[in-house]
Amino acid sequence: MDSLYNPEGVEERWQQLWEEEGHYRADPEAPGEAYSIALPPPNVTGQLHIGHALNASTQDVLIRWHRMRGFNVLWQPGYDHASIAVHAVVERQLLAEGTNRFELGREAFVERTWRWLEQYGGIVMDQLRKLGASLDYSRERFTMDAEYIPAVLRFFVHLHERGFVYRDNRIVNWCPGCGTAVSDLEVDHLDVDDALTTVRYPLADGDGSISIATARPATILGDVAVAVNPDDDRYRDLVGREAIVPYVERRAPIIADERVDPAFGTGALKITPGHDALDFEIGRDHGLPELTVIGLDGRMNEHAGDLAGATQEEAEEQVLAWLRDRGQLEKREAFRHAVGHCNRTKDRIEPLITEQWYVEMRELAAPAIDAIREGRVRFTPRNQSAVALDWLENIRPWNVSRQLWWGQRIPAWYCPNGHTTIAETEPSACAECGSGELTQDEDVFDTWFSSALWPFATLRWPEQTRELDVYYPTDVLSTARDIIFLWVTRMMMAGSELTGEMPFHDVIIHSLVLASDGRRMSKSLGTGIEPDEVVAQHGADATRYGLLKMSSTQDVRFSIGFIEEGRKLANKLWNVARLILMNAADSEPDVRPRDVEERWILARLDATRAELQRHWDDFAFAAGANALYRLTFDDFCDWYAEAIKPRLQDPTDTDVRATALATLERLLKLLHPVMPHVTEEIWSQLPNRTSRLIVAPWPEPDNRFTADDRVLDRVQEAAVLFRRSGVAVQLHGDDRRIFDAVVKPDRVRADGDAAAEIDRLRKEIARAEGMLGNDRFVERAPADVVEAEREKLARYRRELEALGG
RNA sequence: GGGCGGUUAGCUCAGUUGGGAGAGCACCAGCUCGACAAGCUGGGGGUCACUGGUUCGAGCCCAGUACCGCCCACCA
Repeated sequence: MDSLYNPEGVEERWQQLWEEEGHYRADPEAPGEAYSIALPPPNVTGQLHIGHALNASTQDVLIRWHRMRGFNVLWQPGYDHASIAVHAVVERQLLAEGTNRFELGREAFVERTWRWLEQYGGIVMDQLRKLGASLDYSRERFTMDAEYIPAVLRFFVHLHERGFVYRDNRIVNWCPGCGTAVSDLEVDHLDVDDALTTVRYPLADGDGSISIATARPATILGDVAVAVNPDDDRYRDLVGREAIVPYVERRAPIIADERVDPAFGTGALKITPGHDALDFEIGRDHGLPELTVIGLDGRMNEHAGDLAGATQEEAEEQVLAWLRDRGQLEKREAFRHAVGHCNRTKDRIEPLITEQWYVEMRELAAPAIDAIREGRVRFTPRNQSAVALDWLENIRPWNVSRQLWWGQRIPAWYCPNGHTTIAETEPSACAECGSGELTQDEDVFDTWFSSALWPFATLRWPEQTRELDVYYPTDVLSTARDIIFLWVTRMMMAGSELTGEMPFHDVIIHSLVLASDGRRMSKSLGTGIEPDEVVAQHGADATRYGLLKMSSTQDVRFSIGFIEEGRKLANKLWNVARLILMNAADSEPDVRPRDVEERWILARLDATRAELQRHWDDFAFAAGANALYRLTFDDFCDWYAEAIKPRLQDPTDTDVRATALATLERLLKLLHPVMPHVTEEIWSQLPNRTSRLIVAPWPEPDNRFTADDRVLDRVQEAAVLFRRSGVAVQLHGDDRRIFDAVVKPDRVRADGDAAAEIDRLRKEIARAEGMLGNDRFVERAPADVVEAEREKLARYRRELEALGG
């Protein structure tokens, strides 16, 4: 064994062995209570980023811990087909080749996408392997698998049968870059520096005018009304009259609607239902025409008269010139406002009216709301449940159609008579008129429509498989904040609707890892940290440990210090194992403590086992990792190993070696869920191994050695030492310090410090006397607190007396 | 416009029913004897953002302020 632990080679070897030997594999027929987690499926085109790595590390702790405890474990891996992201990649390639998907045609495009994915997609699972994630890779699923798609179609047909599905011409967020509509959740509102133009609209009866402010003068061509707030006295007389829309010189009614903010601009709003979401709503409510003047290509369309075919910039120029010529352009000023951008391509969203498939969500949301309220689905941290609830309670219809080709094609067929047939398999004739001339809807489903089924569709639902029986519902869902609405709540709704059960009972929302300067990690900013590189440099165990320590807060800046701490821990463990194995390789592990240090470490191992149990149950991963660090460094290495070192070299002392091996075994077991590789490597070098550590049983509670015994021992011995040496010892501190004071003689204070110690004790006594002398404290504080204070006071007095103070 | 989170040592962060301010890194001093210099021992360093309140007692609970960050929302 080298003196420096080098994870290179070691980790890869164990990853291969674990997988080959089948330890990752889930068997529904295996004994034990089921414990399952579905890994949030990464994009098939994606790379592992630091958030994935953190999320995988926490899940793997739970998975490995439960595996050791004898649960029948499934950690389900797989990929999401990520319609828009894949389109972006493949279409960029086509563009580079001087073509596009429309020239290529649908079939060829899909075929090409599959080929591209075979070559370049699906690398995240290998990256997870390198992290030591013990997923059942043999069960990898893909939302575009032939076995997965039927679940998606069933979902849609089911929703249709329930009456939740409808098709409507509504205003949508059109992403010109993607060539499709996207949902509200896929739109980021970013501040943009624009101009705000104030335009005078003459009244139709020639008597005066009304002025409006707009950020998009080109859309004036689509105006169908002018709206004011009903409580706005300035315009009350104008309501019901008509204004003349500039440029097109069309008459448009002046209407009243409370959604108009009188404080903004002139207090009057031009209504353009075709190109603004608010205007669309107001237009619908007032029965206004939905005139469209901009096409899907972003240019002015045939309704734009002489501007048809112009770009929006050109159209804006023309409109502004027209207004200026007639003196109707009152003002043009700098204006900063939030504008929707596609969160995928960063293109400016174009609100357009298109025909889309919608799902009415209110009835679906109800069971999810109840489940959260009643605690059947718990969020960690707790406050995240309020965020989910708020969204569910204000849920809006979900646009599930995307004008893309890569994805599950919507199972709706149209006949020439205008009927629609929705079915899981292609119908031979129209359900209404029997026509055989059917054409399928061109659109595919929103990616999240299929991933909403992930926890059970991966188990082959709607088939009634053994896996579904055993592993569903899953236990835990762990993910980042940003997809609570996109994914988590939708899984709850879909799961409840289709299976009658919530798909999980615990939702862990882990921290968002920021760059070290506090900015978001991003490739374009150059602030990203690649987990692969961290693993290559520091090892998977160190990376896992570091990520766990970063997992506890809402946001955390990436700090390599945590990883280095993990590396230190792995190295320390390696070396203390080396010390023990050097001397005890031929011994049998057995618990035969003779010294107080040995009872101490056995008590500490047991206490930490209990502590870890609590932390892992509470999903307090950082606290668990920290407890392991303290146990390994402070307790096991710095005290226990130091204490037994002389005895280890005594060939007649077989007890110390047997105990050392036994305690090392327990330490390795406790550490394994966090640092699987280095622990398995050491485990394999212990004498007489019959099984792998990955499936070794988690330690049982061992009450033979309690902290109380040990503390008593320590205090007594410290007192003896003090009387003998005549110097002060630090007895006031916690158990650890007491132990310290005795085991490490050089930590005992020198004579010269006795005065300082007396000072300190006097202060402590004064504090305790002050508290105990306060009647209100004695009456109102909890009895155990008062009692503890009394004991402290008595102890301080004894110590002071011993010092002659 | 709503909602959530943060502010603790030079840096990154812990601090779980309110009762002695902590860790890692960095820094200083010593050890540098066969597990580990990627080590060991010791040490310096903090008005726990600010103001007020509750309490015998507040980093922790309440109210407010400032700054930072995130989410949601139909500001043209």
